[in-house]
Amino acid sequence: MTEAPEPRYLDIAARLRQAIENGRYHTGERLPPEPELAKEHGVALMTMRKALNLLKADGTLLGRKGSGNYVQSIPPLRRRGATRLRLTQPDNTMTVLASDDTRSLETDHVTATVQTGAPAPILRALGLSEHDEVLLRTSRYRLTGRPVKYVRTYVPHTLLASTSLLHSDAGDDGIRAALTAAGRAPVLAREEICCRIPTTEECSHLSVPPNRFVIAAYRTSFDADHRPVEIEETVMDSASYVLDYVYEV
Amino acid sequence: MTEAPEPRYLDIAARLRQAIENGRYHTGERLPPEPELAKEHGVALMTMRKALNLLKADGTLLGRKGSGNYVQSIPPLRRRGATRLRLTQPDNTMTVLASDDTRSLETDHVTATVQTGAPAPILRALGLSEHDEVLLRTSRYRLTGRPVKYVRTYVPHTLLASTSLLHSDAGDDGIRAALTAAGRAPVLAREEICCRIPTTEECSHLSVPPNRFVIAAYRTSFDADHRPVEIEETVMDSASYVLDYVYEV
DNA sequence: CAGTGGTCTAGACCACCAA
DNA sequence: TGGTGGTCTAGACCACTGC
Repeated sequence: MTEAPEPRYLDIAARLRQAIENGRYHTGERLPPEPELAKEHGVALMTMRKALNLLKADGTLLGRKGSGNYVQSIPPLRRRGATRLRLTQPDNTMTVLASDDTRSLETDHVTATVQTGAPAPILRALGLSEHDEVLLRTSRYRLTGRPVKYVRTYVPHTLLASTSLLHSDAGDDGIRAALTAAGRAPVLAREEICCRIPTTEECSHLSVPPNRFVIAAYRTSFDADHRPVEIEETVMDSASYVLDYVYEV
Repeated sequence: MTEAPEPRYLDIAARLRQAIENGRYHTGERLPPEPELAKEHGVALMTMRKALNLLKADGTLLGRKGSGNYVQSIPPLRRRGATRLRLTQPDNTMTVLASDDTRSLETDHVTATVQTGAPAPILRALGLSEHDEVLLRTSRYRLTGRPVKYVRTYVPHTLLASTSLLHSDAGDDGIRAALTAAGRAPVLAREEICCRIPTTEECSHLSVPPNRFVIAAYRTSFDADHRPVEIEETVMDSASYVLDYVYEV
């Protein structure tokens, strides 16, 4: 019978998380300097930092270089799929996970181009070949300055001739309107979700530490003939988002 | 114009990931010992380990103490919500994310008890108070030995008097059958998804490293009168699962 | 300018694995 | 029994913050 000896840094991380939940450290407050914390827990600095890195991974702490470690408390946004049933749903207020719907996002970094290439899985799912042209629209969204979401939308160029509808002011509904005008209105969608380590590019775009996971959602829209017309890739900060789907069983 | 000086360990992690994708290291193969890798990349051992820890977080590598680091390649399982539309969906084969549906899960660690307490968010979402009794069914699922999913199902005790239907052989359909027999068949469901750091308990139950995120899905089922009748909490290894939802727009 | 976090180093000990 | 990964230590340098 060997006892399971929990590593010090996991124990300390749990204690710290507890201390924050118990209100020993309040939201926005700065933690004591790392050497001091290390001493307090009777451990070396490197071990202390390993514990702190876990809390920075899930957004409990925010480390500011040269300044300190701050308690962060971000109620996540709620991203709703399956909007058709939203109104028939009984208790939109009674949820398991907490979230905040009242805040609204700011949009920046919107681009729209016509490319002759896209990631292989995207092309396959759109039924395109390697040399087909796609319309690519990228945009980033912020919440009170902090970037939380990065969106890439792919549409076969044969479906949408002009990029004029994709620019910033046309917004997210621009593509759907254009597809509808082209007689290819989306009527069905599939979303595939995975949770993974961010690329270095995503780290800087979303300003998340490299050990924080991101949520990647791929929404493929189909027209009435069940042909794919659009793929929207959304990469979210996992600390800032909760996903929500309503469906009939 | 300050250049963005990428930390060594991120660069090395990216190089290693590239080397694995390029087939320099094959699936199941053991990597060179860590001191050797450190020397090869001209870096200290601790820095090398920081890079390796990133690849172990997302399941690219599996570290076996006393043995070595092994390249892992696990095609994720696909967890489908919104099953009602599954058949009307056009291209079940054309997906953006890769997955493997052919494998089937093994069940173990099934328990069923009547408790007089549950996590506060669960009780709230079920419309119960702190002292109400709930029926709790827990089960764990393995894929070729490796645990991938941990499920807790909560039902108000007033809805289901007996635990007999909850045991292993009754399976997942036992609860639904019992609810249907009680005239409270679920007709609508909401799933809330979040992605977070695992608890130490979840680390051991799912045998994931503490820096690997887990996917937590909370499915609340409602009867025809839109009353909540059941909450199923599923905690998944984020490296082993892809979520999939189909809905009309 | 002093204080802070982010990174990196060069060791060490232990538990575990395989031969 | 020798090699391996997991953890821990006690330093160091740098970039950045805020005064």
